[in-house]
Amino acid sequence: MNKNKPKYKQIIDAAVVVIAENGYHSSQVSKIAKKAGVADGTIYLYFKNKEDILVSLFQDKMGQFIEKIEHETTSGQSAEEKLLTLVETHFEQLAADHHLAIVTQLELRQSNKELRYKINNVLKKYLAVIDNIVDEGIQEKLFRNNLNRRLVRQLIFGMMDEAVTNWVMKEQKYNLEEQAQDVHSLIVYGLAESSK
Amino acid sequence: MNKNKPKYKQIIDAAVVVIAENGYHSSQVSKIAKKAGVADGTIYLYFKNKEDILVSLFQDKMGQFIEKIEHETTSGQSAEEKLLTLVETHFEQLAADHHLAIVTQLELRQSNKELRYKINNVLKKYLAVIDNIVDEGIQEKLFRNNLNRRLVRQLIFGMMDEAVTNWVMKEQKYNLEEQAQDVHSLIVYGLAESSK
Amino acid sequence: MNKNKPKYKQIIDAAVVVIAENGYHSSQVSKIAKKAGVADGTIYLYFKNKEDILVSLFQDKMGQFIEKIEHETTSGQSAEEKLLTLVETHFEQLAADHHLAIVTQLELRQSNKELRYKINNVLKKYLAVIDNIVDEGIQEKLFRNNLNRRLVRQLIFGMMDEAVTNWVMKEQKYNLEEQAQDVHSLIVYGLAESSK
Amino acid sequence: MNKNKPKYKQIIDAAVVVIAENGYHSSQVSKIAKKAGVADGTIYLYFKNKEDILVSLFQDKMGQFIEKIEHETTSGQSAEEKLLTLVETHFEQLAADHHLAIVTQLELRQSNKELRYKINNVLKKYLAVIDNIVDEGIQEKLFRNNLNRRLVRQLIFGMMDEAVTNWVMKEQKYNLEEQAQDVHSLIVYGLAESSK
DNA sequence: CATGAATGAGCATTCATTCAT
DNA sequence: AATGAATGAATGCTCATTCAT
Repeated sequence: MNKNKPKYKQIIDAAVVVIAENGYHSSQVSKIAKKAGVADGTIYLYFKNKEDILVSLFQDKMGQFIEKIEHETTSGQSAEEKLLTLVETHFEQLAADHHLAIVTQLELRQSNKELRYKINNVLKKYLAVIDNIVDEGIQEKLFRNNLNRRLVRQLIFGMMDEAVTNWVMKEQKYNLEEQAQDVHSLIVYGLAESSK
Repeated sequence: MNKNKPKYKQIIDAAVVVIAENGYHSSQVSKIAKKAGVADGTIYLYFKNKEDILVSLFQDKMGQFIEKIEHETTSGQSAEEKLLTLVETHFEQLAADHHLAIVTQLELRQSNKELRYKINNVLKKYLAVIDNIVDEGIQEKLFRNNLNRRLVRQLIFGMMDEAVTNWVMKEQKYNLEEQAQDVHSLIVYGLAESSK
Repeated sequence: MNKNKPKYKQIIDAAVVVIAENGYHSSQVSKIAKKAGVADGTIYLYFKNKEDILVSLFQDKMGQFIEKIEHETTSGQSAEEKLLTLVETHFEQLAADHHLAIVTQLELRQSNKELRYKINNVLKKYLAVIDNIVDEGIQEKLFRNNLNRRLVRQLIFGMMDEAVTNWVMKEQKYNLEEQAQDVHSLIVYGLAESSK
Repeated sequence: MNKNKPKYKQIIDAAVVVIAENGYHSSQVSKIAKKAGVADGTIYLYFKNKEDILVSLFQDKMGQFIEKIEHETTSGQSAEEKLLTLVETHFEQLAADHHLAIVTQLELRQSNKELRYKINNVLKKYLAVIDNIVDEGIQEKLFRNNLNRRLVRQLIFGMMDEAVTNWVMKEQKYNLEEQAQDVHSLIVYGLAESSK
């Protein structure tokens, strides 16, 4: 579809705000259209259906999210440093956009199973980034070489995700970014070669 | 309501199966009633409304789940051993009831925010169990004493939860229980005193 | 049915109160049963169905109502005096039982057409009483002899009924019985021989 | 709402017919929609809910009804003549639209108390018209000047209303308009100065 | 491209009535 | 006679999607 036309972005951005403010189940297409300043029918010139708005929203926002993290973690750091950067950037980005945080951590999970599979596909790219860093850590003999990498990357993601979800459910009342250090420690020590 | 009448359990059990097989949004009350072998109206003698079936289902099943884990982790083990038991029991119970696993990991999360808060309340008891074990580990000088316990228990839960969700989304095609060891290692090393 | 058993009256009286306090559409059989202190099923030992409670209620209460009026108007009065007694007794009885007034003037009229026909049958007896007085008035040469008696009795009933309904809808905030004189005057002058 | 769009009238007119033919409680929204030749959902573009169809129907039809009567009674007649015109026009209009007569005299009264209050508000305008004529009659020394005008206008309305209701309940088998004279006589003599 | 009026499938819940005890 | 748990039919309303303009 016309992913670069201005209305495409207008609709995506309207959707984030509407969903964050009204919740997933009260975010009718007509409400999103109104917020975006277009007619209901116009939505369907840019998106196949309502679910497509959500998938596109996630791909768009998460695409930028992951790109940013990829970019931040490509410098000449050690795997340990990269991991810290990863966690920090993850937290930083969601802390910077409260609406987006609500949508990704709470509202979008209320979508149906099918949509969640599509969302999971988007996340694969992120898991790959994590995987690479873990791999580097193993090469650097920083991490144990008998790790179940497939599992490890999930666990790392699970920790960060749970930390962010909690912060959102606690209405973002504490500082999320301050927790990056502790999460990082648990991961690094948890994977470390020296352990044992 | 009449939580000990046989029909109460019949309906809860029917709901688990129907939701697991049809997905949350295709699980009409009439479908649950039919599976339970009662009339539609009978549902409302035992539950306030449809959402109440879900809340009750979660409280009921998770209540047993947590009780089992509490029971398994109260013997005279070290904190390290208890943690292994915790992860193993967590995985074991969900692996043993595929329907329940689908419901808790995927379908129940599609419910609205309000319900999710109620679900979170049930989970608090589980987080307390984890917390106690972490505390013991600190007492035993097994774990660092400068841990952010509130965060740590979330991270531990997040790891297990993500591992199970992945297993469910991969259609339970691999053995979940075999991952308990690796998850346990990551946690124990991650929290360990000797690290550093 | 068992019209003289105490439970019959219990249920009728409970129905009047429940309907007056909750309105016709919020007066479920179970609510009436509870107020009457009997089980839901017991209602059906004394009444064919819910509509039968209402018809019986009306027959019962209106029976007494009409009897009282018949009794009050049989003394050796002139037709004019009898008419005053009629209006006064009509207003008096409804003013004396606020619950009944609400039920007959507002709530029972929300019933379906079929029930209203049955109610109308009960009223025929009342119309006959009015008719007799009008007839006497004509005999006494007090009223014109070319009156359409069928119509006149309806109009008299219509006036009283409207006066009471208004009083009920104004939440019975003024004194209904004081209006009897004025209503009586309008009727008597309206029917009078001397007019013309 | 869009009160001048053709579909608004279509739906109102369909509602009158459907309600008259099926009764209030058997007049499902879908039945009205079908008769009006629109989709069920279209109803809700023009009316807030089912009750709003009824209120609007009454306001619409009674608005015209009252306007017609106001118009007919503004010529240079005496109060006595105006009263006759009023009664005649009242009967004439309802006799001319049997469906509407059934709806206003029987079906609409089955609605809940709340709706009846709204209906009563519409009738206030009609009562004011009656009131003005009575007042004129008093000025003209045709009627007694000690009349309780508030009550009198109710009684006049009560008579006409009861006459029409009876005619409807007798399945409109006799000629309603012929009764106008008699009703008029009763009113005029009833209020007359010469009486007494 | 854009509009927005119109569509119509889909479903939780109530409550009068029954009947085994 | 009395109970009250169980029944199951019946319906107003929402909202994603379409399509004539």
